[in-house]
Amino acid sequence: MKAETNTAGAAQDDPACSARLPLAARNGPVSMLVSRVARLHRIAAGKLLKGLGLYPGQEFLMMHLWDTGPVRQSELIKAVDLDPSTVTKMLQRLEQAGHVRRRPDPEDRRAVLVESTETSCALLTEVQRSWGELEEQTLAGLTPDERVQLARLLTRVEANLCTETADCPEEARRAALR
Amino acid sequence: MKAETNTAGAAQDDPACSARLPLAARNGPVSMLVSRVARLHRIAAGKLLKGLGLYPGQEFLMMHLWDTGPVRQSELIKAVDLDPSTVTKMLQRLEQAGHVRRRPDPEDRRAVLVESTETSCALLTEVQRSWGELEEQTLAGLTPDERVQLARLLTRVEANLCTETADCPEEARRAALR
DNA sequence: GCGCATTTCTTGGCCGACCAAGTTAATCTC
DNA sequence: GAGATTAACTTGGTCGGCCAAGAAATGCGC
Repeated sequence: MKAETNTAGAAQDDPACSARLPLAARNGPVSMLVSRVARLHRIAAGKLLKGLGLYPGQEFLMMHLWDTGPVRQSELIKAVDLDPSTVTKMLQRLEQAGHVRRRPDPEDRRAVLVESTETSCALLTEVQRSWGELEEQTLAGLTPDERVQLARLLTRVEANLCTETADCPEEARRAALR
Repeated sequence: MKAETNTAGAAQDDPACSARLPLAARNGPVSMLVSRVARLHRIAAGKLLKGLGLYPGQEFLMMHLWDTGPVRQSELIKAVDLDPSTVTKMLQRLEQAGHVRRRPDPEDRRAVLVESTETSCALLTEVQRSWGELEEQTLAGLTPDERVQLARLLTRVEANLCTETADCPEEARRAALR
């Protein structure tokens, strides 16, 4: 304990190096970090997906469709938890791009049945690959242990944000108390 | 170093409980987590900021303006690392909302000087408070140690995504090798 | 049956974000 | 100094998101 006049004498109790951070964000260094990581991650995903003819965000819709087969649009909306209007427009574009087919539900004439087209099955493989690539790019240099740790912490954070948003997909309280 | 028969005999090598995850995303459980957390975090931030008359994303612009005072728009663009056109439109709206003032730079008649208005200084305080609230909401239930850990891991992830995006704000390699 | 609420989806508008192309001013080159 | 290049925005278009308001079909009460 010597020759370490400390970085800046005073309060060094913030999780991230809050140096060179906007003053207004000093109260939330991790939030700032989350925002930046979020943006970079979305950009990286977008870059990988662009080559496949998908726009960022459409992946999640397609993923659900691949998993479930034909679904009612209302189901899909609940699953991805987006605004109905958002899903409508995305589906219109995905349909025009040939990735998705829509037809009225004979059981309920207000509803719409959605399913992925056959040609989109090739996409499934590619998306899977891209998603793995993104994962590795994201976690490069982290030990398996650190990865587990990160996943654990992010799950807790997700639960926190979920409960407050009152939008918890049923796993909120489970993870919150872990 | 004993009694660690591994968490669960079989292929339990994925960081997050990949059960009940889209098949196409099995290769990237953490990426999925990042996406979800990102969205929830942005929603939470938006909710807090809406009461202040700000739209999600504008905060970062304002934060920089509050820190630096009058800046050239090009500087601002570099700082927040957004598309020039995005910044132009955001500033037009922020100006119309009275949060920002713009005037031509006498030194260089193509450039534009931007500064936060006096009335926006009230906002600074509120944003600071909101940002702190968001931080606590995000990290609720995490010990100081876990928070530091999370910040550390996120910083590494940021560096990873940064280097690959070739968009590193100069801190990439520093954090990548930590 | 009739009316009224509910569910399901669509449309229009707005904002953040991107790209591509254009305009104006400064700067570099010869 | 004239011409080409570069820098600093702006405009128009597109997409992912949201909200608000509408249209259409179903279901419920009576």
